[in-house]
This record gives sequence, C-alpha cells and structure tokens, in this order.
Amino acid sequence: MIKCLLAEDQTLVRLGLKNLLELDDEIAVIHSAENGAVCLDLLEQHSFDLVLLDMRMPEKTGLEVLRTMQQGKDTTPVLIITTFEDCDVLVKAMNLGARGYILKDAQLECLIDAIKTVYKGHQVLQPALTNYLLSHTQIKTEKLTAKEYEVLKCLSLGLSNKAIANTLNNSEGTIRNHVSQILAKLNVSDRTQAVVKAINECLI
Amino acid sequence: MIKCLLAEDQTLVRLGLKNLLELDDEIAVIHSAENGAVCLDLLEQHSFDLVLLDMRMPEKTGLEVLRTMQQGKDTTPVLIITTFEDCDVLVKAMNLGARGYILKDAQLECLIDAIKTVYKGHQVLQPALTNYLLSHTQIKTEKLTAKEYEVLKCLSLGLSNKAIANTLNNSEGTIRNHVSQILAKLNVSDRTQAVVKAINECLI
DNA sequence: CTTGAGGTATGACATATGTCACTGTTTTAA
DNA sequence: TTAAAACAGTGACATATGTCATACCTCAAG
Repeated sequence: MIKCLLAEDQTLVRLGLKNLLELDDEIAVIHSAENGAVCLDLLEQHSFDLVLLDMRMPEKTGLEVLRTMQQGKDTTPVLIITTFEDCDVLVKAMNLGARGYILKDAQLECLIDAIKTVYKGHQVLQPALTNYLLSHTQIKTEKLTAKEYEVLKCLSLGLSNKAIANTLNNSEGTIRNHVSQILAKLNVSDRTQAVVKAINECLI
Repeated sequence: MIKCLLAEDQTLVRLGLKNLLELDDEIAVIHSAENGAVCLDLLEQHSFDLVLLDMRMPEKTGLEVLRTMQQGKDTTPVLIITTFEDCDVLVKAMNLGARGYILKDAQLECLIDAIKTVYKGHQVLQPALTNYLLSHTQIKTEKLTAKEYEVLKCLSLGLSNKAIANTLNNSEGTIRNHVSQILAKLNVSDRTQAVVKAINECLI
C-alpha cells in the first residue's frame, strides 16, 4: 500500500483526485493538504511513501515546499502535479529533488503509473518536457536570487519601480537594476512579459 | 436523473469531478468536453438538463461558450465552475445567462446542492460574491469593446504598443488610445496591472 | 436625419522604463 | 584569505508608455 499525501488547494479537485486514486487498491491517500503550509505540517507529523504536490498553492507554493523539505533533509519522494508545461518551474522542481511530474491533462492511468514508478524509486519525466529539461540544465544560471524573487513578486502585483522601491526600502535605481537583471534571466524584454511569464509558469 | 454536460479542460480534474458527481444517484454526467469548442458541439448534438462550465478553457473560453449559446437561443441552464472569485468575469457570465457559479474551492455538498438548485430553475450565488454582483451591476458600463478585447489579448502576450500596432494593422497612436481606454475601464494605472487583472480574472 | 458610439489617427507632453557604466559593501564559497 | 556573488547606489541616456485635445469616418438607434 502506497501511503500518499495529496497537496492541492482546490477542494473539489483535491476530493476528485483522492477519489480517483483510491479506485486503485495499491494507493491510499491518507492525508490531504489544502495549501503548502499544511503540507509541510503534515510531513513533519506523519510519514508518507509519496507526496503528490501541486505547484500553485496559497501560503506556500510547491517550490517553497520542496525548498523547505530539502533544507529539512526530508527525502519523501515527491511527484509534481502541474497544470501547464511550465518548463522553468519544473526544472527548478527537479533540481530541488522532485522525482517527477505529471500534467493535470494526463490520463488517470498515467498518474497511477507515475505514482507506482516513483514509489519504486524511479523518475517520471513526460516525453514532451524531457528534451527541454535535458537541453536547459544550464537554466540554473538563469535562476533568480532571493532579492530578485522579491522584486518579481512586486512586479506581479503591478507595482511601479517607485512603489517597489518604497515597499522594499531601496532606491528606485536599485530596483531598476534588479528589474533589468530579472528581464535578462527570464529572457524577456519588459516587465509585462516578465509578469506574464511569472504567472504562466508560476514562478511566484 | 439530471443529465449533465461537464466542460473542463484538465483531464484529471474532469475525471475527478465526474466521479465525485456520480456518487450522487440523481446526477449523471452523460458527456464531457475538454474545451469550449467540443462543448458547443456536444450541446448541438445532444440535449442536457444542465451544463457545468469551466471558465478557463482552450479553444473557447467559458464566456465564449455562453455568448454562442445565447446567440443560438440555447437555454440549457449553465452552472459556472470557477477557480477564483473573478468578479468581473462572473458578472459577465451572469449577464450572459448563466444560472449561477460555484468555486472549485467549494465542498462537494455545495456543488451537488448547486446543481440541484439550478436544475429546479433557481439561481445559485455564493454569498461572498453576491454583494459584489449587486453593487457592481453598473460594471457593464466598464465593459470592453471588441477592439479593446483584441488589444487586451495582445497586452497579455506581453506585446509592446508598436508590436500590437503591427499585429492589428493600426498606428501606434491608436493602440495607445485603446490601451488608455482599457486602463480606465479596468481601473488600473498601467499595462502590467491590466495584464495581472486580465489573467487573474480570466478576461482573456 | 441627427446623434452617439466605436474606430482610426495625429501631435505634444510628462513620466516611466530599461540599459549601461561604475562604485561600493557584505556575504559566501573555494 | 581571496574571489565571486549578491546587494545597494548613482547618473546619464534612449525609448516606451500613458494622457489629452482634437479630428474625421462609419454605422446603428432614435
């Protein structure tokens, strides 16, 4: 019996997935989390064979959960459940130790296969993304710094440079430099594109 | 037996919901659609007691499905299933004849109740939004024109004014005027905020 | 027929944005 | 201990953006 923790914020989706998964009698979703913080709590309190982790969640995103797990030396295998083929996020997730990912667009059989494969200790990479992952391993050099993440979050709220400067207690010039760096790392040419990318690929 | 059409793009979510709903023996999901176009096809070919409609779908969004249904005099009751409390979209959806909406965050019982309520001919409005709906009925005056929608779509792709002008075969000045109008109607102060709003509230 | 709304366009203007070059300090890793 | 990042800042510059006033055309509703 594979004891799973299911972390997914939307109640109906969470219930639906739990139900679908328990149609398979090797899989048991013994706990569910509606956000990243709860997920981390449950991981501390119980032991699981596998974590099914949504990327887009309130409180703590999937990436934040992975970071915390890595820092806490928690080696419970993680299978990412994601909406889009958000390449950059997946690269980050894999670098943070995730064992694989599955799209919500996948067939139920694929999900169940993926769970069993990860449980056996293997990785699960869907073909469409594998090439990207292989060819973009150097994407790590594109990784944003902590400060840049901060600024990106502000950008995604629609704040101006001046407003960001006030919020983060910096000069406007400094923020401009950070924004410039972010645009270069995300390979886009203005803040609007950065926000679109950040939202679509749930970098924030 | 309530014969339902379930339109939801993500396979796992669609399967999950279908399964959950069929736990109730008054409800039967007799067909599913993975995008808005398929949904419209199915509506032409079959008759349903109720449509469960996701707003965010490829091919045709929920709003586009509602528009087409309205034009085709299709009066099948529609219950919106939505992710966020995307107020503006919901106002539009209700104005396009939707009978109610339910958040994916809701409990299963709420969804089933909502289906039965709509089936009986009533409306379903969740309290959190009812006030907004009531107090923002004049939001129709804020409605974007067809052209403005076009421009907003371009904005959400991260295009510059010049690029939009090329794409839509207009002068840059014209696009600037449209953007200016869009900002005013969305009550935001720059294009980035407009994009954030458009994405969050799936206006696009 | 006239009015109004949508669409197109221009020119001028004030800001905002993004880039560059350069200078520091602090923290981290080798 | 040194070198490399990250972080903070400045000044200058070229563009992009958003606003305004104004104008003309078209189409549909009155």
